[in-house]
Amino acid sequence: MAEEKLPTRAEDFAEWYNQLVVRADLADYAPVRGCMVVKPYGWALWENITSWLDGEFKKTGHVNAAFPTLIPMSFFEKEKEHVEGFAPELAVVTHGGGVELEEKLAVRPTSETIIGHMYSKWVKSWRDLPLLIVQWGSVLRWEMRTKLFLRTTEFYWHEGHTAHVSEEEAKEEMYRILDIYERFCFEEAAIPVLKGTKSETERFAGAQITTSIEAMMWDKRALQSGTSHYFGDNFAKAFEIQFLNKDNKLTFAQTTSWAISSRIIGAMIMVHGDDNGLVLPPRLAPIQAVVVPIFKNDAEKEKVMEVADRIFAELKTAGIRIKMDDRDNVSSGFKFNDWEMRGVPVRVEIGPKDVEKGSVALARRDKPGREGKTFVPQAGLDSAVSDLLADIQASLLKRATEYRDANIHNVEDFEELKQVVQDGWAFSYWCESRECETKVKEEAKATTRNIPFNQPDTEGTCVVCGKPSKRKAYFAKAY
RNA sequence: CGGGGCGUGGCGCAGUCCGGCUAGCGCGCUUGCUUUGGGAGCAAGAGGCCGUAGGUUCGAAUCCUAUCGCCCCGACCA
Repeated sequence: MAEEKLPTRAEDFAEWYNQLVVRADLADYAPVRGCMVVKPYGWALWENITSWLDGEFKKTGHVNAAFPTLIPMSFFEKEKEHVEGFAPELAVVTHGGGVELEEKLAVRPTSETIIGHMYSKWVKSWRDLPLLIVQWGSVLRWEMRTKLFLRTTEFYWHEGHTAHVSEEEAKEEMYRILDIYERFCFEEAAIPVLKGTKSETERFAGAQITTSIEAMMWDKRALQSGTSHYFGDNFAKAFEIQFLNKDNKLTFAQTTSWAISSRIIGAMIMVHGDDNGLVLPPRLAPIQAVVVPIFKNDAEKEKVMEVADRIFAELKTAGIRIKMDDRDNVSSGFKFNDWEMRGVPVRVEIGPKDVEKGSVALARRDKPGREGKTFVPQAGLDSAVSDLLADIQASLLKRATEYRDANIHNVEDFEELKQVVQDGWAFSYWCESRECETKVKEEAKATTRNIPFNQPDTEGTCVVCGKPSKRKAYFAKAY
């Protein structure tokens, strides 16, 4: 460790984040600009995220498949808004095998086009629908400014692509997936996201409706953490996905797509992390508890390790993801700080005194330093640790929810909105016009995040122009 | 693309303005001894054609030219 302490979040949040990602051993910078290497610890976290989501998708009838990385450039021309949205950030392959290609190939930035193309071959009858396919993989977008996990040139995600017989069914699918995303964030990541509909200008390129989940980071900026889109027949028309319905009529399919990316790891870092490092929610943490044996000499080591090994085995049997830190080249104090940096939820410390007393020290990561330490009996430790993990999970969600609610302000006045979004979110009536949205963007340097599904019963007036407005929207600075 | 910064052992930097003799420092790494309940100490080691290519010069990390790359701040975006 070149530097021992992280910058505090208050000092320099961006620098805190940059250092933390590397020092928590989640990822490293790759030799190619804007690309990252996800290290084993970061990937283990990602695997826990993906396995939960994969399980939910399968429960709701989806299947996995793989489509190619390279997409003919002409495919992007077929949907007007889609090409406008993605053309600027495409990486394009111009040569193969040493010769210039007849048709240039795009490295996929998202797969609506190639999948649309394939769906047109596969969908002929209403009996072929719904088609519910998920692809797990990575995509490439030539972003101007990058940041590990939040916005990298290549990023990992799943993209669901579905085709349906009717508008109702497709919209149902969009909302079903958004609900899965919401549950994932609340129950697994302990991030209290807000569900809603994106404004017209914030919509995905080519979508008729974009819904999103939005999360508040520690610095009160918003992070779009997942999206679920309804395309109507836009892509079906562009790629000729047609089928004969029950009335023998040729009909365009209704399609959706949706995604959560490795960016969600960035969200977890920025929502739960503290000045000592990462804080991982127990349900997703690759290591839920670490055993740190403490000893001065070989005689002590023997006694301590006997107990430590037994406890390790007990906790492992109890189904806790556990790690033994028996390194003897670093001090105990170093280990404490090291595991705090890596965000491990629970630490079990066992020293000579504990061996005598039949106790261990339990340290909970959500309360760093000595404050989160208690001494508990060795007997029944498995259930004590399980209970503590559940408690930490609940506390993280509670803390994040209180923080979110304390920093969302009901604002009715434009001047006030401009102030509020400097350090929080505004929740205001909005007429949903493009003009007012642009004015907010230019004068407040904030964007509409989404229009939540849960709305007050009353109506109001637009925070910008004062016209009567039916719905309120969240306004915030966003990543 | 606009603005700023930077390329020197694995990492972080000093040295560059004002050229000079064995290119330093911190961290990490290796070995040994002492340590270990909140980021250990001492000692001995290993490790660098100074981003790349030209040029100026008796002599270049240092000056000149070109080139490549990275990071940060903006517009864009999951």
